[in-house]
Amino acid sequence: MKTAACTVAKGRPREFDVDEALTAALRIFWSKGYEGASLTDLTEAMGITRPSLYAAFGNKEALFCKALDLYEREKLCYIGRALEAPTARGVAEALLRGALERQRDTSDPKGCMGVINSVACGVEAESIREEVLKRGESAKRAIVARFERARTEGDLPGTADPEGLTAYIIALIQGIALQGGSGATCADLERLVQTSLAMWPAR
Amino acid sequence: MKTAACTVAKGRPREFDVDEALTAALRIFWSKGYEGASLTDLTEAMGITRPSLYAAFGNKEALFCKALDLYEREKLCYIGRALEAPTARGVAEALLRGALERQRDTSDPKGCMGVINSVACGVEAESIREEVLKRGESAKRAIVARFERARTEGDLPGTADPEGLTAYIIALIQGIALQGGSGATCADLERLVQTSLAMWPAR
DNA sequence: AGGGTTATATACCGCTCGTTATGAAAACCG
DNA sequence: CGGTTTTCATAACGAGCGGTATATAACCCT
Repeated sequence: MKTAACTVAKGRPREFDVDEALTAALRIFWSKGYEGASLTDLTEAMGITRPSLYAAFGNKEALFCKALDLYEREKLCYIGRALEAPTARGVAEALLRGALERQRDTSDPKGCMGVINSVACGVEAESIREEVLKRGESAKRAIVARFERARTEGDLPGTADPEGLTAYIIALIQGIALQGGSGATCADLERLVQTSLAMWPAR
Repeated sequence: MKTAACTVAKGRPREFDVDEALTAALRIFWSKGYEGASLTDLTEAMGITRPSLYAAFGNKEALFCKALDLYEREKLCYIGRALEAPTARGVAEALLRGALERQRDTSDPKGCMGVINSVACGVEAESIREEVLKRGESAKRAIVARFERARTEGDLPGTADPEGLTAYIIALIQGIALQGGSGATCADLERLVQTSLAMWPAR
């Protein structure tokens, strides 16, 4: 039972910053996917050696999960904020614009960490896939709940289908990430968002 | 310069059917992706040995491209048919329903061959990625042209943005494939299509 | 100063990858 | 039948993979 930065460590202090290393690892996983990121790629980007990586993070899979935590915390926070919008349309607009901004950020890799790693690759990555899908599922439930609330508030018509609307908006977000990672320009993505918003009724 | 099945071959005849083997290879690439599909996976599914594979198809990359041809020819033909629908809305509906049917077919792998292989993995697969993206781009241009025609025909308002509409409908198709490959049920996907169609104006 | 503990650097492990060299087997020709 | 050509089966190649054994270096405590 140890608390962070409680006392000075006993042995030789580590020569790298764990958070910086994790940020570097995230960039690699983000741009290459779990299986495409080799330990050589990771250690080179993190500036540490293999034993240091294993001592600090466990193994490749544990490192990926910690990087995924960081990704959700720093890059997907727009989702939580979007759900606070007053209307269902506001939620949808905030989600789409948030996804667009993510692709516009030129300092980050293109595409979406979750989308990249949710497609099946080797069997070894099955647990990774499940981990990614699990998190996506929880995000989906949050959006469904928000749209259900909108319906009870009369913000959405009683005939609206919260599950369908959620799958629809998630499909658009996935499309933004996929096309953003496939060479689409910012102008292309803006047109996509613009068109999507024009479709949503009751402006 | 040889024509297919013109004369009897000279040497020892091959003991497997090339088309059947290619179909089996397609299933493997489809469900595991290019990098996730090992030669062991492929040869086992195709029922042939490694040298036979290399003699008949060249190498792994050439085999993938031939499998991709087969995929487009047999599984993506709904796109070409959809473009023949009389109205823009009919085109959109045919595209969405076609994508839905693809995910409903339980005898085929889930997800979309193109989507799976358009996300970056290792560096070795860069040429594969480009090949897949190239084909997606040509499909996109065909849809754009169809929507532009619809606008000149007065079927779409003059304010409509064919590029934006195309990116929008492709995003939805990608979302259908992605969610279909991530455990969504058929009912889920039907709701997604239903919601998407409800959004498209001028029913 | 000296023992205990932890991080570092180097080198290596077994395994799987895509690809190919090798030789035997099966068809045709003459 | 021998000669030619093509395919088949076995086994191996070098390279890269994720993960680790070993030994050295740097810190704390007494």
